Formats: sequence, C-alpha cells, structure tokens
Amino acid sequence: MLNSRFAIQIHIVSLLAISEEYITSEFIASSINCNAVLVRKELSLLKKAGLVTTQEGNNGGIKLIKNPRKIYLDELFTITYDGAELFAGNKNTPNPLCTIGRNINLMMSGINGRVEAGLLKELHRTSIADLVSDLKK
Amino acid sequence: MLNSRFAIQIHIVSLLAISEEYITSEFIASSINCNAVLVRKELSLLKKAGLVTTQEGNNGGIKLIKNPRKIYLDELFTITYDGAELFAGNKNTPNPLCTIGRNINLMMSGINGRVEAGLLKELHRTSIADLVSDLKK
DNA sequence: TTATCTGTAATATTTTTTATTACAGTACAA
DNA sequence: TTGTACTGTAATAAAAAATATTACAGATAA
Repeated sequence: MLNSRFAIQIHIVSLLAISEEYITSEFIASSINCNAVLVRKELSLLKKAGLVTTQEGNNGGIKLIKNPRKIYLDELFTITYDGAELFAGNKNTPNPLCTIGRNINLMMSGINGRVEAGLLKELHRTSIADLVSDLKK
Repeated sequence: MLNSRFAIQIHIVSLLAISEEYITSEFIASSINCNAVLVRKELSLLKKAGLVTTQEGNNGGIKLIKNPRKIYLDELFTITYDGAELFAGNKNTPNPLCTIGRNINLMMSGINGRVEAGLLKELHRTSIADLVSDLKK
C-alpha cells in the first residue's frame, strides 16, 4: 500500500473546498486524525503549487485559492509523488550476470511509465469539486 | 512507493520464461538479489494460481507451466495485491464529526476502485512474452 | 505584548518490509 | 538406505520507511 500522503492531500483540499474562511492546520489534522506537522508539510507543497494561501499569526490559517472545479486529482498525485517510480519496486541491485537481472530495472521502469501515464489520465477525470459535490447530495 | 512484491513476481516469471528446465529458488533469489524465502513466498502464490509447478527434492526446482504469451501483468498484479486498496491510503479513523472526515473513506475507496480498474486494463496490454522478447532484441 | 498561528528541523516511535534462521518433508542418486 | 539438495513455511531479527512528537523561530492580529 502507498503511504497516506495522497489521501491526506485530497482530504486537505476537500476540506478547504467546503470551508468559507481560513482554517488551521490543527483543525485539518483533527479531521484527518493525524499529526499536524504532516499536514503542514503537504500544505507547503500545495502552497508552492499555487493551490492554497496561508496566513501566519493569530487568527491565521489556510485558504483555497484555486477553483476546486479546476483541481483534478492528477495534479495532487503529481504534487505528492512526482518522479517516485511508484511501481518500479525493488531497490536491490539485481545480478548483472543474469539476462533478466541485467534488464529488469529498465523493464520495470517502462512498466512504471505506462502505468503512471494511465493513472494520471484516469485521475484527471475527477476534480475536487466532483468529490465534494458527491457528498453533498 | 509500493513494496517490491510485484517487481519480484515479474522478475521470477520472466526468468522462468527464458529458462528451459527447473531452476531453484536460490538461483532466482540471486538474480533478484533478495532473500530466497521472499521468492518462495511469491512462488507459493504463483503455484496456487497455476502459473508454475515445483519439484521438491534433489535436482528439483521451479518451472513455468503457463504460456508466457498468456501471462499478462494484470494477472501478476492481482496475485500480488488482490484487495489491498493500494491508493486508499490512510488507516487512521478520520473524525466522524466533520463532513469530510465522515466521507473521506468512501471517497478514497471510490477513487481507488476507478484507478485500480484503469491500472489493470493498462497492465493487461503487456505480457511476460512481450517483456522478454523486448530484451532479446 | 500576549496569544495563536505557520514553517521547519530534529528526534522518537511505530509499522512495514526484508532478511535470517531453523527445520520438516520430498525425492533423487549413489 | 542414506546423504544431499531441494521446497515449504513458521518464527524471529534487523533494517527501512512512515508517522508522531517536541521544540522553537517568525508572523500577526487583537
């Protein structure tokens, strides 16, 4: 199973999408039920990507600045795992004296590429607005 | 990143596909460069799924019994991660008092379902025969 | 000027993954 | 019929990754 970062980002952005004003990272963390530092780390990436803005100091917090209709899940996925080669698997160096050992990393990298491209295409079909409108029905 | 089980299965089956006779789990493990017990665990699943046969005792080992042209990567993926909800992420129980907290698990489960279906479709486009014929070119 | 935020680093804890050890069961071959 | 070389699997240990905690500097509103 993947780590929870992608799920955390979706949670964060969904929560922001239904919130009118600034909400705090502690509030978000208590909704997710995880540590607020994890939330702030993801927020840092979301901010860098231009999805949210933050207000430091008293009564500060986080606010969504990108239209949730235009936030597709592939964007979040890319923000989370960019360049990670999620499906390539093994980190051990395979035996170069074996035909498969010599080639497996390239094979896996190819598989990873095709799979990831398909994945992003699928994720692009759903926006945060879709997700939160579903739950309002 | 995912664990290495999917990569290990692909490695195992590819190696078997280019081998004429029985090969041992130790030999496979040395090509992958991982512990032989991990290999045997995957082999146990591959055997259950009817892809390989094993011969115990001296001079024994493992042999492929399914045509590598008919072994598509989605089959291996399913054998490896069946029912794991790979993309659903977080295991913590989210806050049921929050609208998003109440709904996130269902949302993620839906996303997981769509993504996984697309993934399997993509993986079905590549067979083990494709993989090993590529590397022979 | 105090209380409440963000931002981030450093560290600790927990969980997952991988490796190791051990040994019973099988079968070939001398 | 006995030694050797396999599979199969359980139990445990070690390593790595994920998550949580603590700490504190900097910002800002009241």
